[in-house]
Amino acid sequence: MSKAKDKNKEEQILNAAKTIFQSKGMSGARMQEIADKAGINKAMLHYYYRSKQLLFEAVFKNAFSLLAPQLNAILNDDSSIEEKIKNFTSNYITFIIKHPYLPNFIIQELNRNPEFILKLKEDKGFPNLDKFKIQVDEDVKKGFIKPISAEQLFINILALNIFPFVAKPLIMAFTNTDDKNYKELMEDRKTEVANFIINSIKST
Amino acid sequence: MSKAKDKNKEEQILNAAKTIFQSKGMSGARMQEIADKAGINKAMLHYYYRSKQLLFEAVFKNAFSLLAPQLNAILNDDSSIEEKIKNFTSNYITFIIKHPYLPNFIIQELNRNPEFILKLKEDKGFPNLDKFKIQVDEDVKKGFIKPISAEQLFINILALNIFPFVAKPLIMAFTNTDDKNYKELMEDRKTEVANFIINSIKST
DNA sequence: ACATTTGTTAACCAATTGGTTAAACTATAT
DNA sequence: ATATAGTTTAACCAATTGGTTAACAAATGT
Repeated sequence: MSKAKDKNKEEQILNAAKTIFQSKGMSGARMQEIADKAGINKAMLHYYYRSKQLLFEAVFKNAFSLLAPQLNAILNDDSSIEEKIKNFTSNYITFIIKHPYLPNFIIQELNRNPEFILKLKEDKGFPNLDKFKIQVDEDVKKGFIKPISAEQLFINILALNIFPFVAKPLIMAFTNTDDKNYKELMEDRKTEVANFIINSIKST
Repeated sequence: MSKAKDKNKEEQILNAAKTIFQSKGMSGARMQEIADKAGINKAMLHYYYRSKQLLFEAVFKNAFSLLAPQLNAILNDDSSIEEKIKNFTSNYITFIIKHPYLPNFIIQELNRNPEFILKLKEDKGFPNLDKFKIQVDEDVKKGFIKPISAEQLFINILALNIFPFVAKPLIMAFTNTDDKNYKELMEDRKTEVANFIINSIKST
């Protein structure tokens, strides 16, 4: 119960569940531990969310709904590619520093349960590349940027932004950095990554 | 029991355990399932590897020992930065296509158990940035490449190479690709990624 | 005031799980 | 042949786990 005031019990449970599920995963999480964290009886979990599976799905959808808008920003707004990359990189890294477990959680559980994404794709707000693709193709044709497919560019943007958080323990070990140091590295990336991408694709 | 001939029972078990642990993680894996996959009695698992934890550690170290040499190649050999990036990208993606669960497995369990990496760091072969750092700093000073820290460059290289495999289900959904299509995307990346990085850092 | 719905709890339960045991089987040495 | 050490199995066990129940308390409506 980190936050003192959760509006209602339902949200209180969801917050506790979020913490536990995100750090231990679906199979590693224990209902009793979630109940303890929420400061309630275990039976209450089942009263509000019928089963572990449903509680998990609530947490997962909630987590995903935080990420999706961030992606839509880069995919569907009307700014230039360069602006998009700059804004996204800065915004996204800021966002993830606040929710460090999020990307790893989503990636992990999606790998464990690939059919799960089908449900998400039905949602209207699910990120879609169509518009971004048109923009990239056009910019390539006009010679604004070097030839690259929208898909590969999109993958690169995601990779450079998300990976350092997903692989944090690994990278910390390789680069011999402590937590404070690592945070500085990530802060630098808010501008570094955008420059890195733009340098790579802009026409000379 | 995919492979017909495992030299000895120990390896037979390890292979089965690898498959199960890598797809379900430590907490999701069941000893019974590993035994079934290995075609042996569950008690045999405990006979050869005392506990689930020890069996898991054997699998994990084995997996990590496959990855480490790949990284050392880029960090410690004597070729130019440009060559290193080209070789690593091509080799690494080829390697991962053969072991698709590997990076996700390592990242996942390391996040779950960050102290675990301390044991690995003790090993002599653990990847180390020192030499790479000198090389990058020198190339920057000589003006061969644009200013960038070795750490950030290294993170970018890892990110661009590893992330697409870790986040496969997510990216497949966003880009609306099927498995065959996705494999083509990854094949393209064997050269695309190297070009992307080199374009970004080489001096104009 | 009383009944009914909603929220909460402790005790319980069946299934699963990692791990053990003791007996049996197999090979090797003597 | 017989003892010995290593290998394999089925049955078993205690602990854990997700989930249920039945009784109780607190609101809410009438």
